[in-house]
Amino acid sequence: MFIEKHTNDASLNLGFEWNFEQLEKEFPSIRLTNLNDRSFLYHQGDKCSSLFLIKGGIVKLSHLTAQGNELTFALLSKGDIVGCLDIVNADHVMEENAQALGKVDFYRIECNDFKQLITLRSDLSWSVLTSIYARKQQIERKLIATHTQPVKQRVIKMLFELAQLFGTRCLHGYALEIFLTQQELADLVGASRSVVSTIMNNFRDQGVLNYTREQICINDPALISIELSSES
Amino acid sequence: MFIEKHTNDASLNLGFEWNFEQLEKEFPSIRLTNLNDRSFLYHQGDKCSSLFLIKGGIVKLSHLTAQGNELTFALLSKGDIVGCLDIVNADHVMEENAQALGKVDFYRIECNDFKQLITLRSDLSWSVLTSIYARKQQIERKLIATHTQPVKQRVIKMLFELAQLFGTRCLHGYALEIFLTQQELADLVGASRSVVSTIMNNFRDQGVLNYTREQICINDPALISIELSSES
DNA sequence: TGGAAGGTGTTTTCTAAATAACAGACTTAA
DNA sequence: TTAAGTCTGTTATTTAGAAAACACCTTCCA
Repeated sequence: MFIEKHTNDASLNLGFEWNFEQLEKEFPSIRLTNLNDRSFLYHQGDKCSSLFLIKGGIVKLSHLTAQGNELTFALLSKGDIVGCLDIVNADHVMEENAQALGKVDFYRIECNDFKQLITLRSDLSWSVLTSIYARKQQIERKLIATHTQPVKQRVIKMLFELAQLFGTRCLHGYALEIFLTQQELADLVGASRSVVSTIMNNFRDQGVLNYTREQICINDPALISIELSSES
Repeated sequence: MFIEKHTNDASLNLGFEWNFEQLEKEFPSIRLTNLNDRSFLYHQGDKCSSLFLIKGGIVKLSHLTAQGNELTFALLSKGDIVGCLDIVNADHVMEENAQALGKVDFYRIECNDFKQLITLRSDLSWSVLTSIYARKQQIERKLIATHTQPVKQRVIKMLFELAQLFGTRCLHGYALEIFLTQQELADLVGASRSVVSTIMNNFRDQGVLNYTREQICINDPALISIELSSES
């Protein structure tokens, strides 16, 4: 209930569930594949003409800058689409990395075929459209956040988002079912590792969260009170 | 030719042109409307269930932050879509302003009707999808830019983009056919007005551009040489 | 069993750019 | 024709956070 307050993203996508079984029947050419933790669906710089529909697991979408910093756009999950939507240019160069966090199942579809699929199944086209649109909105919010909020608040926000996506109830609140190094958390909020580290330690000292190198555990009521106080 | 080098956005959208005449015939319920300079299609905070298809002119999409700063996401033009894509929630609150820069012609369509349209005309659905996707990519690039490039370079980049969108050849290079105050330019690159002002003056001193309060005029070969030197 | 490699915690230094503040220029409309 | 409002140019001050640099602690292997 507390968490719901922060459920502002991807809301358009709610209510739609891909029917994977039906999809497999209707389009047997579409092959199900899977990858292990930290494997890449594709790398930045790769030429790629495929599109990937996530069936299960988490995919990190990130960009490596010339200066060697990584910037994470989004963590995608079931029903999301990544890859190439360009049917015009045959060797389209990817601008970002798509990496599995944990095990990931996905369908790989040639972009052309996907266009066919969309055209045939106009019911799908609308949900794909709204899903992409929701992601556009989410990145716009991220852009706003980096321009208006200090790192500390962005970290809080991100923790809520993560709790929502991967949280399971534990004694204190939510435990994140995902491995994230501090570096990855920093990439996710667009900040340097060292400041994120000290911020996390402050939070720990204040008792709003606890973590080991394997897991983060959030005491959400306490975190909310922090958020509210730092908003003013 | 020089300019083409910087044509990295909306490339997916190229090659598709809306056939507005046909659209009007097929869907007579869709009404053509127009607005004058600086009028709003909708305001941030408005409840809105319509979607707007731009027939001509330029629409600025921007967000006003709590601190009172404006941040511009994009300048949209012919064929672009703005507004609400949420058919689930009847009173969807807009997160941004959509404002006409100069005269704008557009079609206003109820979101539900648009869904129908997309479903009926599956050829359209693909181009709408790629157009939205291209915008997502563009904002991702913007996010990267704010994290990696100093204001000066972002200004250069923006000038090129503007030249591409609104430039007409003049004796020195490109003249922008658009009124933009320094504040608006600053909003576009996500920086404060004062630094943009001094940067623009530096450029003027170096002879790479000239401007009055009405118009900006870019000497593109000179600007490119600046860009290259500041990249290193 | 020891050392390499990867992750963490902390501090110190440094800088880009926000903020603030003001003066001049131009535009408008009373 | 003055006053008010808007835009521009510039400078001085302040600050968030990047960068760099370490020491420490795990884990994982040869």
